[in-house]
Amino acid sequence: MSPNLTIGGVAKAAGVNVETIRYYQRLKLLEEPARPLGGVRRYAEAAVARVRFIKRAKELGFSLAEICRLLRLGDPQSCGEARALAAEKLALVESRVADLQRLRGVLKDLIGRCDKRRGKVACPIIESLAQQD
Amino acid sequence: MSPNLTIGGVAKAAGVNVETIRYYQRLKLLEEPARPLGGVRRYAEAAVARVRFIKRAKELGFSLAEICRLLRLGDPQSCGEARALAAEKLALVESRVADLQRLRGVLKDLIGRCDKRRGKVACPIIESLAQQD
DNA sequence: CTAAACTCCGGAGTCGAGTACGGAGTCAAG
DNA sequence: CTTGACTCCGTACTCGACTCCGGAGTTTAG
Repeated sequence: MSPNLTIGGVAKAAGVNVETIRYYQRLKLLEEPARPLGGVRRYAEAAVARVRFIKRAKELGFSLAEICRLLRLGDPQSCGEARALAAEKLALVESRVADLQRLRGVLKDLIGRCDKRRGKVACPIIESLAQQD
Repeated sequence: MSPNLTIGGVAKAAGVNVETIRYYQRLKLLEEPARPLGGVRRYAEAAVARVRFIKRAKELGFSLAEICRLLRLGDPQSCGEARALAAEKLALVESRVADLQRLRGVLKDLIGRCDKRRGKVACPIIESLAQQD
């Protein structure tokens, strides 16, 4: 299974636009296979995996710039710095989880109390999130 | 403590730019107090809370458009639709938490295994996120 | 009373993340 | 060997979320 996908195949498999692939290549998030003199580039399955990774990381709130750094963790040579970066990301992810869980609690609460409140109390979501810087 | 803050005071208290406040007003995320003929608008503390709410919700990955809907949950009159929206958001938040926790596990794992891998295995982050669409 | 700091306002500019376009080349089925 | 789908490439456009600008008016410290 050597490189046999065209850019369109990769795009379809990963669920993104062809232009998005090309855009990621420009940003060096994805390497672009050499083009056989006046031919068409072929991609390996790994490209699909990489695009999917980018997609998921994006959904989790990482910017393309951050994803770029994240992807470098995969380069065997950069193991030194990798550990620190991973730790940094871990902290970020943990705080994000905590935030979301707080919001989750508030939402559940709101649903439960929805009928009770008679237009006089402020929205609990607003109250809960507005406080503490 | 009736409205006594200027737009700059609100901005500073909420930790955003003055222009951001004005921008939110244009988008109706924030109501703009009436301007006393040729004077300067004054804001209540509630405006600060609201801006902080927007800020936090944004950090949690909600777009301004979503936040706009979220904020309407606070309007006493819209309780009917509110419940459904809250439930919808809850589902979204729960799946986001699950995703982040998966990533969290992978990051922890990576940190633990960082020394072991000798440049031959692919990055576990990439492997873990690339699979299952 | 004046100068500095701030507000008001509309519109333009920026940045990130794509998406669209259009002309030229390439590939694969009939 | 043609036709239709796809690729290549650069440039331009879009959209969300701001941020900056500049001229006018307003408020406040000294």
